[in-house]
Amino acid sequence: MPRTREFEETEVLQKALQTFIIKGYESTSIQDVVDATGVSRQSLYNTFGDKKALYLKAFDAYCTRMKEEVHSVLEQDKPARMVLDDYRQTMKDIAASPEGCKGCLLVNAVMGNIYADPEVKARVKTMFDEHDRALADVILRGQKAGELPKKHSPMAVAQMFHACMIGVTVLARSEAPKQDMIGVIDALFEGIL
Amino acid sequence: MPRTREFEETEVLQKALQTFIIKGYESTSIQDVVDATGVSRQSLYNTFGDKKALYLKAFDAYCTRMKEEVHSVLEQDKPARMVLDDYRQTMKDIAASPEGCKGCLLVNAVMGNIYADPEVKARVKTMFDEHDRALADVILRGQKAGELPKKHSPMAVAQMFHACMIGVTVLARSEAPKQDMIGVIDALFEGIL
DNA sequence: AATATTATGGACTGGACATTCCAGAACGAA
DNA sequence: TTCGTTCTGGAATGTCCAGTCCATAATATT
Repeated sequence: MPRTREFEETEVLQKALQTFIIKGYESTSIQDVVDATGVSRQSLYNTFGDKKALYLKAFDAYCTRMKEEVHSVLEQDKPARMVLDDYRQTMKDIAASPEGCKGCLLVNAVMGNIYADPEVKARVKTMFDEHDRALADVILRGQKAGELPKKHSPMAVAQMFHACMIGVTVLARSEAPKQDMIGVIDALFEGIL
Repeated sequence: MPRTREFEETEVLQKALQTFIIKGYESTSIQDVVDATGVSRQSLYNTFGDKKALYLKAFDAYCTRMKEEVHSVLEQDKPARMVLDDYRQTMKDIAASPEGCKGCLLVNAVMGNIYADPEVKARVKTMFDEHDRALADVILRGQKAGELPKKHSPMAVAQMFHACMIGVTVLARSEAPKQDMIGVIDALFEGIL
Protein backbone atom coordinates (compact mmCIF):
# COMPACT_ATOMS: atom_id res chain seq x y z
CA MET A 1 0.00 0.00 0.00
CA PRO A 2 2.57 2.56 0.97
CA ARG A 3 4.16 4.75 -1.57
CA THR A 4 7.77 3.74 -1.97
CA ARG A 5 10.37 5.99 -0.53
CA GLU A 6 12.10 8.03 -3.19
CA PHE A 7 15.49 8.24 -1.50
CA GLU A 8 17.99 5.96 0.12
CA GLU A 9 18.48 6.63 3.81
CA THR A 10 22.17 5.86 3.58
CA GLU A 11 22.70 8.19 0.61
CA VAL A 12 20.84 10.99 2.31
CA LEU A 13 22.89 10.46 5.45
CA GLN A 14 26.11 10.66 3.50
CA LYS A 15 25.06 13.93 1.89
CA ALA A 16 23.87 15.34 5.21
CA LEU A 17 27.21 14.25 6.66
CA GLN A 18 29.09 16.24 4.02
CA THR A 19 27.11 19.30 4.95
CA PHE A 20 27.72 18.85 8.66
CA ILE A 21 31.44 18.37 8.06
CA ILE A 22 31.71 21.48 5.96
CA LYS A 23 29.53 23.87 7.91
CA GLY A 24 29.48 22.36 11.38
CA TYR A 25 26.43 21.39 13.38
CA GLU A 26 25.28 24.78 14.58
CA SER A 27 25.70 26.58 11.27
CA THR A 28 23.97 23.91 9.23
CA SER A 29 20.31 24.78 8.85
CA ILE A 30 17.73 22.19 7.99
CA GLN A 31 17.32 24.09 4.74
CA ASP A 32 20.99 23.43 4.00
CA VAL A 33 20.34 19.71 4.37
CA VAL A 34 17.24 19.98 2.20
CA ASP A 35 19.30 21.66 -0.50
CA ALA A 36 22.16 19.18 -0.20
CA THR A 37 20.00 16.07 -0.26
CA GLY A 38 17.06 17.12 -2.42
CA VAL A 39 14.75 15.68 0.23
CA SER A 40 11.97 17.86 1.55
CA ARG A 41 11.99 19.16 5.09
CA GLN A 42 8.98 17.11 6.02
CA SER A 43 10.54 13.90 4.80
CA LEU A 44 13.69 14.63 6.75
CA TYR A 45 11.72 15.11 9.95
CA ASN A 46 9.59 12.04 9.29
CA THR A 47 12.55 9.83 8.50
CA PHE A 48 15.24 10.97 10.90
CA GLY A 49 13.52 12.98 13.62
CA ASP A 50 14.82 16.38 14.62
CA LYS A 51 18.10 18.02 13.76
CA LYS A 52 20.14 16.43 16.52
CA ALA A 53 18.83 12.96 15.74
CA LEU A 54 19.77 13.47 12.10
CA TYR A 55 23.19 14.63 13.14
CA LEU A 56 23.74 11.64 15.38
CA LYS A 57 22.76 9.23 12.60
CA ALA A 58 25.16 10.95 10.22
CA PHE A 59 27.74 10.89 12.98
CA ASP A 60 27.37 7.14 13.35
CA ALA A 61 27.70 6.70 9.60
CA TYR A 62 30.93 8.66 9.76
CA CYS A 63 32.24 6.55 12.64
CA THR A 64 31.46 3.37 10.78
CA ARG A 65 33.28 4.54 7.69
CA MET A 66 36.21 5.78 9.75
CA LYS A 67 36.59 2.47 11.51
CA GLU A 68 36.53 0.62 8.21
CA GLU A 69 39.17 2.88 6.71
CA VAL A 70 41.51 3.35 9.63
CA HIS A 71 41.14 0.41 11.97
CA SER A 72 41.34 -2.07 9.11
CA VAL A 73 44.75 -0.60 8.35
CA LEU A 74 45.96 -0.68 11.94
CA GLU A 75 44.77 -4.20 12.57
CA GLN A 76 46.67 -5.81 9.72
CA ASP A 77 48.78 -8.82 10.57
CA LYS A 78 52.04 -7.43 9.20
CA PRO A 79 55.25 -6.14 10.77
CA ALA A 80 54.57 -2.96 12.71
CA ARG A 81 56.74 -0.82 10.46
CA MET A 82 54.77 -1.87 7.40
CA VAL A 83 51.50 -1.20 9.19
CA LEU A 84 52.73 2.26 10.12
CA ASP A 85 53.72 2.88 6.51
CA ASP A 86 50.22 2.00 5.38
CA TYR A 87 48.81 4.18 8.12
CA ARG A 88 50.97 7.06 7.04
CA GLN A 89 49.74 6.71 3.47
CA THR A 90 46.14 6.55 4.64
CA MET A 91 46.59 9.77 6.58
CA LYS A 92 48.10 11.46 3.53
CA ASP A 93 45.26 10.29 1.33
CA ILE A 94 42.67 11.60 3.74
CA ALA A 95 44.44 14.93 4.17
CA ALA A 96 44.64 15.39 0.40
CA SER A 97 41.10 14.25 -0.38
CA PRO A 98 38.52 16.89 -1.15
CA GLU A 99 36.51 15.76 1.84
CA GLY A 100 39.47 15.58 4.20
CA CYS A 101 40.25 19.19 3.32
CA LYS A 102 37.22 20.16 5.32
CA GLY A 103 38.46 18.50 8.45
CA CYS A 104 37.34 15.61 10.56
CA LEU A 105 33.80 15.46 11.87
CA LEU A 106 35.05 14.39 15.28
CA VAL A 107 37.44 17.31 15.60
CA ASN A 108 34.79 19.70 14.28
CA ALA A 109 32.41 18.34 16.91
CA VAL A 110 34.90 18.86 19.73
CA MET A 111 35.37 22.47 18.69
CA GLY A 112 31.66 23.27 18.50
CA ASN A 113 29.00 23.75 21.14
CA ILE A 114 27.47 20.45 20.12
CA TYR A 115 30.26 18.84 22.13
CA ALA A 116 28.37 19.87 25.24
CA ASP A 117 25.86 17.19 24.30
CA PRO A 118 26.63 14.03 26.29
CA GLU A 119 25.81 11.69 23.42
CA VAL A 120 28.22 13.47 21.12
CA LYS A 121 30.91 13.68 23.77
CA ALA A 122 30.65 9.99 24.54
CA ARG A 123 30.95 9.04 20.89
CA VAL A 124 33.97 11.24 20.31
CA LYS A 125 35.73 9.91 23.39
CA THR A 126 35.05 6.33 22.34
CA MET A 127 36.37 6.93 18.84
CA PHE A 128 39.47 8.70 20.13
CA ASP A 129 40.17 5.99 22.68
CA GLU A 130 39.73 3.18 20.18
CA HIS A 131 42.07 4.88 17.76
CA ASP A 132 44.73 5.49 20.38
CA ARG A 133 44.54 1.94 21.63
CA ALA A 134 44.74 0.42 18.15
CA LEU A 135 47.74 2.56 17.30
CA ALA A 136 49.39 1.87 20.64
CA ASP A 137 49.00 -1.86 20.02
CA VAL A 138 50.89 -1.55 16.76
CA ILE A 139 53.63 0.44 18.44
CA LEU A 140 53.89 -2.06 21.26
CA ARG A 141 54.17 -4.85 18.72
CA GLY A 142 56.94 -2.95 16.97
CA GLN A 143 58.78 -2.39 20.21
CA LYS A 144 58.63 -6.05 21.15
CA ALA A 145 59.88 -7.04 17.71
CA GLY A 146 62.78 -4.61 18.04
CA GLU A 147 61.55 -2.58 15.10
CA LEU A 148 60.88 0.49 17.19
CA PRO A 149 62.77 2.04 20.12
CA LYS A 150 61.25 1.69 23.57
CA LYS A 151 61.95 5.19 24.76
CA HIS A 152 58.32 6.12 25.42
CA SER A 153 55.24 4.22 26.40
CA PRO A 154 53.27 3.08 23.34
CA MET A 155 50.21 4.97 24.50
CA ALA A 156 52.10 8.25 24.87
CA VAL A 157 53.50 7.91 21.37
CA ALA A 158 50.09 6.94 19.99
CA GLN A 159 48.48 9.98 21.59
CA MET A 160 51.23 12.17 20.23
CA PHE A 161 50.65 10.85 16.72
CA HIS A 162 46.97 11.38 17.22
CA ALA A 163 47.43 14.96 18.39
CA CYS A 164 49.57 15.68 15.38
CA MET A 165 46.98 14.24 12.99
CA ILE A 166 44.29 16.31 14.67
CA GLY A 167 46.50 19.32 14.09
CA VAL A 168 46.70 18.39 10.41
CA THR A 169 42.92 18.35 10.14
CA VAL A 170 42.87 21.84 11.63
CA LEU A 171 45.51 22.95 9.15
CA ALA A 172 43.40 21.44 6.39
CA ARG A 173 40.47 23.57 7.48
CA SER A 174 42.69 26.63 7.59
CA GLU A 175 43.40 26.02 3.90
CA ALA A 176 47.08 25.37 4.45
CA PRO A 177 48.95 24.15 1.35
CA LYS A 178 48.66 20.41 0.84
CA GLN A 179 52.41 20.29 0.52
CA ASP A 180 52.78 21.54 4.08
CA MET A 181 50.44 18.89 5.41
CA ILE A 182 52.29 16.15 3.59
CA GLY A 183 55.52 17.52 5.02
CA VAL A 184 54.11 17.45 8.53
CA ILE A 185 53.02 13.85 8.19
CA ASP A 186 56.38 12.79 6.78
CA ALA A 187 58.30 14.59 9.50
CA LEU A 188 56.11 12.94 12.10
CA PHE A 189 56.43 9.40 10.81
CA GLU A 190 60.11 9.52 9.97
CA GLY A 191 60.89 10.52 13.51
CA ILE A 192 61.80 14.02 14.36
CA LEU A 193 65.11 15.67 15.15
CA MET B 1 32.32 68.09 30.60
CA PRO B 2 31.95 64.43 29.69
CA ARG B 3 31.07 61.91 32.27
CA THR B 4 34.08 59.69 32.94
CA ARG B 5 34.03 56.20 31.56
CA GLU B 6 33.36 53.65 34.26
CA PHE B 7 35.39 50.81 32.75
CA GLU B 8 38.80 50.16 31.29
CA GLU B 9 38.78 49.27 27.62
CA THR B 10 41.62 46.82 28.04
CA GLU B 11 39.97 45.06 30.98
CA VAL B 12 36.70 44.77 29.10
CA LEU B 13 38.53 43.39 26.09
CA GLN B 14 40.23 40.76 28.21
CA LYS B 15 36.92 39.65 29.67
CA ALA B 16 35.26 39.64 26.27
CA LEU B 17 38.21 37.63 25.02
CA GLN B 18 37.64 35.01 27.70
CA THR B 19 34.07 34.68 26.59
CA PHE B 20 34.98 34.38 22.93
CA ILE B 21 37.59 31.74 23.73
CA ILE B 22 35.17 29.68 25.76
CA LYS B 23 32.04 29.93 23.64
CA GLY B 24 33.39 30.80 20.21
CA TYR B 25 32.41 33.77 18.10
CA GLU B 26 29.08 32.59 16.75
CA SER B 27 27.75 31.24 20.03
CA THR B 28 28.70 34.28 22.06
CA SER B 29 25.78 36.67 22.22
CA ILE B 30 26.22 40.32 23.01
CA GLN B 31 24.29 39.57 26.17
CA ASP B 32 27.00 37.08 27.12
CA VAL B 33 29.58 39.83 26.81
CA VAL B 34 27.37 42.19 28.80
CA ASP B 35 27.15 39.59 31.57
CA ALA B 36 30.86 38.83 31.48
CA THR B 37 32.03 42.43 31.52
CA GLY B 38 29.30 44.17 33.48
CA VAL B 39 29.18 46.83 30.78
CA SER B 40 25.83 47.70 29.27
CA ARG B 41 24.98 46.80 25.71
CA GLN B 42 24.84 50.42 24.63
CA SER B 43 28.26 51.16 26.03
CA LEU B 44 29.70 48.17 24.21
CA TYR B 45 28.28 49.35 20.92
CA ASN B 46 29.40 52.90 21.53
CA THR B 47 32.90 51.92 22.54
CA PHE B 48 33.76 49.03 20.25
CA GLY B 49 31.27 49.11 17.40
CA ASP B 50 29.39 45.99 16.39
CA LYS B 51 30.04 42.41 17.36
CA LYS B 52 32.66 41.68 14.76
CA ALA B 53 34.60 44.85 15.55
CA LEU B 54 34.59 43.90 19.22
CA TYR B 55 35.79 40.42 18.33
CA LEU B 56 38.61 41.75 16.20
CA LYS B 57 39.78 44.05 18.97
CA ALA B 58 39.77 41.18 21.43
CA PHE B 59 41.52 39.08 18.80
CA ASP B 60 44.28 41.65 18.50
CA ALA B 61 44.66 41.75 22.25
CA TYR B 62 45.06 37.97 22.22
CA CYS B 63 47.65 38.14 19.45
CA THR B 64 49.63 40.73 21.34
CA ARG B 65 49.66 38.65 24.48
CA MET B 66 50.55 35.51 22.53
CA LYS B 67 53.50 37.16 20.86
CA GLU B 68 54.78 38.40 24.19
CA GLU B 69 54.50 34.98 25.78
CA VAL B 70 55.68 32.75 22.95
CA HIS B 71 57.90 34.78 20.68
CA SER B 72 59.86 36.15 23.58
CA VAL B 73 60.71 32.57 24.47
CA LEU B 74 61.66 31.57 20.93
CA GLU B 75 63.80 34.62 20.32
CA GLN B 76 66.07 34.14 23.29
CA ASP B 77 69.79 34.25 22.60
CA LYS B 78 70.58 30.86 24.11
CA PRO B 79 71.58 27.49 22.64
CA ALA B 80 68.72 26.06 20.59
CA ARG B 81 68.23 23.09 22.90
CA MET B 82 67.73 25.37 25.87
CA VAL B 83 65.31 27.53 23.95
CA LEU B 84 63.34 24.44 23.01
CA ASP B 85 63.28 23.36 26.63
CA ASP B 86 61.81 26.72 27.62
CA TYR B 87 59.37 26.47 24.78
CA ARG B 88 58.32 23.01 25.91
CA GLN B 89 57.68 24.29 29.41
CA THR B 90 55.69 27.22 28.07
CA MET B 91 53.49 24.86 26.09
CA LYS B 92 52.93 22.70 29.16
CA ASP B 93 52.04 25.73 31.26
CA ILE B 94 49.55 26.94 28.70
CA ALA B 95 47.99 23.51 28.29
CA ALA B 96 47.58 23.15 32.05
CA SER B 97 46.30 26.68 32.70
CA PRO B 98 42.60 27.16 33.27
CA GLU B 99 42.43 29.39 30.22
CA GLY B 100 44.46 27.08 27.99
CA CYS B 101 42.01 24.31 28.83
CA LYS B 102 39.50 26.09 26.67
CA GLY B 103 41.73 26.03 23.65
CA CYS B 104 43.46 28.64 21.57
CA LEU B 105 41.50 31.52 20.10
CA LEU B 106 43.27 31.08 16.77
CA VAL B 107 42.40 27.41 16.52
CA ASN B 108 38.85 28.10 17.64
CA ALA B 109 38.60 30.75 14.93
CA VAL B 110 39.83 28.38 12.24
CA MET B 111 37.19 25.85 13.23
CA GLY B 112 34.31 28.32 13.19
CA ASN B 113 32.45 30.09 10.44
CA ILE B 114 34.10 33.32 11.45
CA TYR B 115 37.16 32.02 9.62
CA ALA B 116 35.33 32.83 6.38
CA ASP B 117 35.90 36.46 7.26
CA PRO B 118 38.97 37.70 5.38
CA GLU B 119 40.20 39.85 8.26
CA VAL B 120 40.14 36.93 10.63
CA LYS B 121 41.72 34.58 8.12
CA ALA B 122 44.54 37.01 7.42
CA ARG B 123 45.31 37.45 11.09
CA VAL B 124 45.35 33.73 11.76
CA LYS B 125 47.62 33.05 8.81
CA THR B 126 50.00 35.78 9.89
CA MET B 127 50.16 34.45 13.43
CA PHE B 128 50.69 30.88 12.25
CA ASP B 129 53.37 31.90 9.81
CA GLU B 130 55.22 34.02 12.33
CA HIS B 131 55.16 31.18 14.83
CA ASP B 132 56.41 28.63 12.31
CA ARG B 133 59.19 30.90 11.14
CA ALA B 134 60.35 31.75 14.66
CA LEU B 135 60.41 28.08 15.59
CA ALA B 136 62.12 27.09 12.34
CA ASP B 137 64.82 29.68 13.03
CA VAL B 138 65.57 28.06 16.38
CA ILE B 139 65.72 24.63 14.78
CA LEU B 140 68.00 25.87 12.02
CA ARG B 141 70.27 27.38 14.64
CA GLY B 142 70.34 24.07 16.46
CA GLN B 143 71.14 22.19 13.29
CA LYS B 144 74.01 24.51 12.43
CA ALA B 145 75.40 24.17 15.93
CA GLY B 146 75.23 20.39 15.67
CA GLU B 147 72.75 20.20 18.53
CA LEU B 148 69.99 18.84 16.32
CA PRO B 149 70.02 16.33 13.45
CA LYS B 150 69.55 17.70 9.94
CA LYS B 151 67.24 14.99 8.69
CA HIS B 152 64.32 17.31 7.87
CA SER B 153 64.02 20.90 6.81
CA PRO B 154 63.62 23.21 9.81
CA MET B 155 60.32 24.49 8.48
CA ALA B 156 58.86 20.99 8.11
CA VAL B 157 59.83 20.16 11.68
CA ALA B 158 58.49 23.49 12.92
CA GLN B 159 55.17 22.90 11.20
CA MET B 160 55.03 19.42 12.62
CA PHE B 161 55.56 20.75 16.13
CA HIS B 162 52.94 23.36 15.47
CA ALA B 163 50.43 20.80 14.23
CA CYS B 164 51.02 18.73 17.33
CA MET B 165 50.49 21.71 19.61
CA ILE B 166 47.30 22.56 17.78
CA GLY B 167 46.22 18.99 18.40
CA VAL B 168 46.91 19.47 22.09
CA THR B 169 44.64 22.51 22.20
CA VAL B 170 41.90 20.41 20.63
CA LEU B 171 42.50 17.69 23.20
CA ALA B 172 42.30 20.35 25.90
CA ARG B 173 38.88 21.36 24.62
CA SER B 174 37.80 17.75 24.54
CA GLU B 175 38.53 17.61 28.26
CA ALA B 176 41.30 15.07 27.90
CA PRO B 177 43.27 14.36 31.11
CA LYS B 178 46.04 16.88 31.69
CA GLN B 179 48.37 13.98 32.19
CA ASP B 180 47.79 12.85 28.61
CA MET B 181 48.53 16.29 27.22
CA ILE B 182 51.75 16.52 29.20
CA GLY B 183 52.68 13.09 27.88
CA VAL B 184 52.04 14.18 24.30
CA ILE B 185 54.24 17.25 24.70
CA ASP B 186 57.03 15.23 26.28
CA ALA B 187 56.91 12.56 23.59
CA LEU B 188 57.00 15.25 20.94
CA PHE B 189 59.95 17.15 22.32
CA GLU B 190 62.03 14.19 23.31
CA GLY B 191 61.87 12.88 19.80
CA ILE B 192 59.68 10.01 18.92
CA LEU B 193 60.35 6.34 18.35
C1' DA C 1 -10.56 2.54 -9.70
C1' DA C 2 -10.35 2.98 -4.48
C1' DT C 3 -7.52 3.31 -0.47
C1' DA C 4 -3.81 3.84 2.51
C1' DT C 5 0.55 5.69 2.84
C1' DT C 6 4.19 8.72 1.71
C1' DA C 7 6.25 12.96 -0.56
C1' DT C 8 6.27 17.82 -1.23
C1' DG C 9 5.87 22.76 -0.79
C1' DG C 10 4.11 26.56 1.49
C1' DA C 11 2.56 28.80 5.47
C1' DC C 12 2.82 29.42 10.37
C1' DT C 13 4.67 29.65 15.30
C1' DG C 14 7.91 30.65 18.71
C1' DG C 15 12.36 31.70 20.16
C1' DA C 16 17.05 33.61 19.86
C1' DC C 17 19.75 37.24 18.57
C1' DA C 18 22.05 41.71 16.56
C1' DT C 19 21.23 46.21 16.29
C1' DT C 20 18.88 50.52 17.09
C1' DC C 21 15.96 53.73 19.61
C1' DC C 22 14.60 56.13 23.57
C1' DA C 23 14.15 57.98 28.12
C1' DG C 24 16.06 58.68 32.44
C1' DA C 25 20.04 58.78 35.59
C1' DA C 26 24.81 60.16 36.63
C1' DC C 27 28.47 63.29 36.50
C1' DG C 28 32.18 66.64 35.21
C1' DA C 29 32.98 71.42 33.84
C1' DA C 30 31.37 76.10 33.50
C1' DT D 1 23.08 75.04 39.38
C1' DT D 2 23.02 74.16 34.54
C1' DC D 3 24.63 72.09 30.29
C1' DG D 4 26.68 68.62 27.54
C1' DT D 5 28.11 64.10 27.53
C1' DT D 6 28.13 59.51 28.85
C1' DC D 7 26.00 55.66 31.31
C1' DT D 8 22.12 52.29 31.86
C1' DG D 9 17.98 49.51 31.16
C1' DG D 10 14.19 48.41 28.58
C1' DA D 11 11.56 48.36 24.52
C1' DA D 12 11.23 47.83 19.56
C1' DT D 13 12.71 46.06 14.93
C1' DG D 14 14.19 42.85 11.66
C1' DT D 15 16.36 38.52 10.61
C1' DC D 16 17.19 33.67 10.89
C1' DC D 17 15.98 29.29 12.10
C1' DA D 18 13.86 24.78 14.25
C1' DG D 19 9.95 22.56 14.26
C1' DT D 20 4.91 21.95 13.09
C1' DC D 21 0.66 22.08 10.33
C1' DC D 22 -1.86 21.42 6.34
C1' DA D 23 -3.38 20.72 1.79
C1' DT D 24 -2.05 18.58 -2.47
C1' DA D 25 0.17 15.27 -5.41
C1' DA D 26 2.10 10.73 -6.15
C1' DT D 27 2.03 5.72 -6.01
C1' DA D 28 1.82 0.79 -4.65
C1' DT D 29 -1.46 -2.57 -3.28
C1' DT D 30 -6.14 -4.41 -3.29
